Parts: sequence; C-alpha cells; structure tokens
Amino acid sequence: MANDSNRFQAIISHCKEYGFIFPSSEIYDGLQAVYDYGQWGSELKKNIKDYWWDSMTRMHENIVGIDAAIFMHPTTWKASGHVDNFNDPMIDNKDSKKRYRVDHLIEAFSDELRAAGQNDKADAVLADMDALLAKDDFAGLKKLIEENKIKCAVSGTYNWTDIRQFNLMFSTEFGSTVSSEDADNKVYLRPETAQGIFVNFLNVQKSGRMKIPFGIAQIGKAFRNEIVARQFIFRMREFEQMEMQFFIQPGTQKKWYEFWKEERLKWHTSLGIPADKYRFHDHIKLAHYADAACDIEFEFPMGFKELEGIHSRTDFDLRNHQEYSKKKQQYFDNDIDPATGKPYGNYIPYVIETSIGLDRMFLAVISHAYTEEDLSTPEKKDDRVVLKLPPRLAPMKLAILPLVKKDGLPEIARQIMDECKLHFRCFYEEKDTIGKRYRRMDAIGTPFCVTVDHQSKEDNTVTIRHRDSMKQERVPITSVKELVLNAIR
RNA sequence: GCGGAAGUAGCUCACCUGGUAGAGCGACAGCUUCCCAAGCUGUAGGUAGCGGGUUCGAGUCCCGUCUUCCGCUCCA
Repeated sequence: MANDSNRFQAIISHCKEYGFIFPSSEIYDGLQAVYDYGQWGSELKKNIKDYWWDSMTRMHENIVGIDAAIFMHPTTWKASGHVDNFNDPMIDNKDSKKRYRVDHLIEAFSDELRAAGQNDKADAVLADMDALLAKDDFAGLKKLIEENKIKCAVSGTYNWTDIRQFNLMFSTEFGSTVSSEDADNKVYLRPETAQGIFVNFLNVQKSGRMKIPFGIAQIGKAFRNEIVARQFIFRMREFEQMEMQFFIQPGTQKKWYEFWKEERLKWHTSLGIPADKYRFHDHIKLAHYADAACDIEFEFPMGFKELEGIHSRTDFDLRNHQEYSKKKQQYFDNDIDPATGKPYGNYIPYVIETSIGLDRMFLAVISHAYTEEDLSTPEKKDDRVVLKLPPRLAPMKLAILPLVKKDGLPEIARQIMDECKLHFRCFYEEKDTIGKRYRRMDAIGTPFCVTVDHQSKEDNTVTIRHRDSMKQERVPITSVKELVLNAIR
C-alpha cells in the first residue's frame, strides 16, 4: 500500500517534471483540483481523444459526432434532474465529524419509527421534510431534526452544524449586463456532456437521416463542484468526458446494454493494456435515470476505480425534455414489427450511454505505462524510467539522433527529419551522449529512436532503437518512415 | 469539512542548540565521445510558501495564512 502510494507520487512528479501535467495557476499557489496539460500531456491527451473518436465514429457507421456548447438553457438542468436531485442539503455532526445528506438522515429516522410501529409519525416526518425541502427552508429542516432528536449513528449525539447546500453545478451570469438579482440570467456550466446530445437528438436524427439504432458521440469539458476533489487528475472540478448516447427501440435495452459493455471493454484492451487491469462493477443502487448501470473499473495506482460508465438510461432524458420543452422527442420507426406486420410507429427511444472520463483514461494509460527499470550489471549500477505507452498514443513517435554532431551526420539526420515530420511527430536532438538522449526519450515514452552514424554515410542505413526492449537493429533509411507508421496505425 | 505531517535552486536534500544559503543531479554554452544516465570546462538559477511577532540579528523560535501529502468523510 505504501508502495502503491509512492508509485502514485512518482507518477505525479514524473508528469510534472516531463511536461505532461502541471497544477493550474501554480505560480499563485495553484487552484484546487484543477490541472493543466503540458507540451507532452496535451499530445497524449489528444491522441487518446482521436483514438476514441475514430473508433466510435469511423468504426461504427451508425454513430456520428457532435460538439455542443458548454452553456445550455437553464431548463435543460431542470429536465435532467440536476437542479433538484444534486443540490443536496448536507449537515455535519460536530462530534463524529460525519456528514449526512439531510434527506438521508431524516429518511433513516422515519425508517426507525416504522420499525417501531409508529407509521403515522414516520409519514408525518417525511411529509414535513418534503415540504421544507421544497421551500429550501434549511432552518426549518434543522428544527425538524432537533425536535425529533435525530441522532448521529456514529457519535449518538444531536450536536449538529447548520444545514448547508452543496451545489454540484457551477453557475455564471449570462448577458453583458450583470445583475445577480435577476435569477433569469443564471446559466450553468454543464455537469455532463450528455444533455447536449439529448437536446440535439432530433436535429441530428433528421439532418443526418439517422435510423434507429444509432449513436451520437461527443467529447467535451464538464464541470462539477466536488465536495472533496483530490487524487490528482482522477477527480477534477473541470474535466473532459467522451460520451456516446445510443438510441434504440424500447424493449431492446438489455441487448444493447450487453453489446456496449463488451464493445467498450474491447476498446480498452485493444490498446494493449492487459485485461486483468479492468473489471466490471455493477451498480446495485441505480441513479434516478437508469434501469441498469455498471462501471468499467481500472486498476489505478490507488486501486480499482471507475474509469467508464455504461448506463441504460431508459427514455428518462428524452421524455423529460419533451415534457419541459413541449416539443415531441419522438422517432417514427418504419421498420416492420414481425409481431403485427405493421411499422413500429412513433416512440421515444431508449438510450444506452457509454461515458468515459478522458482525464481518467489519461491517468490509466500513463500509470500503466510508467515503469522504473533496474538495469544494473555487476560492474555498474543503472536504472531508467520509461513510459511504455502504446506507440499510437505516444506524444512523440520518433527521435532522430546523429551519433556525433559533425562529419555530416546532422545533415543526414535532418533529411530523415524532413521526410518524417510530415507524417508524425518527430524530435531532433544532437546534444549530449547518445545514452542520455535515449533515456530522455524513454522518459516521455518515445517508441523509436534512429541514430545516424558513420556507416550511414556509406550504406544509407541507420540503427533503430526500440524503447521497451532497448534492442537496436540496422535498417535502410528509406524504410524508417514506414516502420514507424506501421507501429502507430 | 475534520485530524496529522510537510513547505529551502527545475528535482532530491543539507545548514547540528538562532549570526547575513550549500551539494548532487538537472538545465544552458563549449570540449570530448562510433550506441544506452553519473568524462572535462564554464554559466545561469533561491529576498528559505506568504504575512506578522520575539530578538542586536531568524531558513532556524512563536502566531496566523496559503498550498501539498496521508487518514477520515461525500460523490451521478
């Protein structure tokens, strides 16, 4: 455990030291749970995005992508349930330091009453609670807790703090004349990208002539005010999601849920990360919108944690948007129902969602790639840190290194550089000993280094050095580009 | 949010019981080098997280504050 923690710390340090991830606004002491991607981090992140985007939209002919705005009409969040369901009032017990959701605390109390046979009183307490919650009457709720002498299960006392509201969503003012008085000006920064897909469901379906089943994919930023946000980029206030909402016939959700579970796991393992680093975790307690849900968990340095969620969202979202917007969110299905011999007709589609945290995927990839190797021989102590990134995700694909910076070697190296840089990211370096340069490339995960030596002048060959094995082979200069392209495709 | 620990050069750390900050690595420039870090020379870089107090004098003692880490707590 201490070892894993050290490893996690080492990964975080490495990310900063080698230009992958910096704390946000660091010169001002940072901003909690916000991070910036540096020169290599942004490349790696982009490569992950591209890999996801291509495998979703290009490999599935019935999935298209969109890029919806972060700002959305405030009613969106009423329809989605975020305004009502996720602004939970909380209360802390001063003795046990334990924090409760006020509704959970009172509901547990009413369950106790029921168990004691006091059904009437249990109902009365719940009714009072609902009325007070609806009014956001926190003082009244606290009074309700105190009057009923509701105790903390841990400390057994009723020494409570005032009730506070924890807002999940960030909000800001909309419009050029700012007036905090005017609630109508309030817009939220989206807490999930999914709603941008749902509100565009019909736009995409009609303009793209999409037939069910079909999917809409999106990559974008989302924002959540986490109560505690820690663990590096695992839980950030500003993060990026890669989501796909798959629209299906009602009644087929079970089949498609299983399909996407399998499909998504295949995507993960296709990167070459071993399957035993992943596991499914089925949700027992389902969110308000789902009829089945699971996580794909990854074995991060701090243990197995959620990396991706696959949710069967029913028609909850589209149905609510239909209700709140008064616009039909229906699809007319012309396919023939074998049971009746007639078209299926109009319905609100059901939805299977796959939602992966891009930043978490980044953390998964880099923490799996991070390797400390002991290369000591009896004569000499030696070690290296190498990022064994999948070549297609590596920020830099090829380093081109003249063995010495004279005798015409840099010129040959430059020619290779000019040839290759049109096709993938290359790095030219003539400083320091060759060993140092190899190790620097290992540290950022560059899969290939070619070295130009004196033999190159004679027979137009170079050595290509493989990152993971450190093995070298001599190849014709003309084959370098194809060799790298084959590895990153 | 609570409890504990820590904040000195890019990184890892030193400065013992207060007397005006140092090393290694790294970076940069050059030399050397025919294939895996630690060969040579030189250069740059710190008002010791920030603010206040005690003192003739504070990195070193005290208080506050910020940040980070560990544990607890919460999570769609």
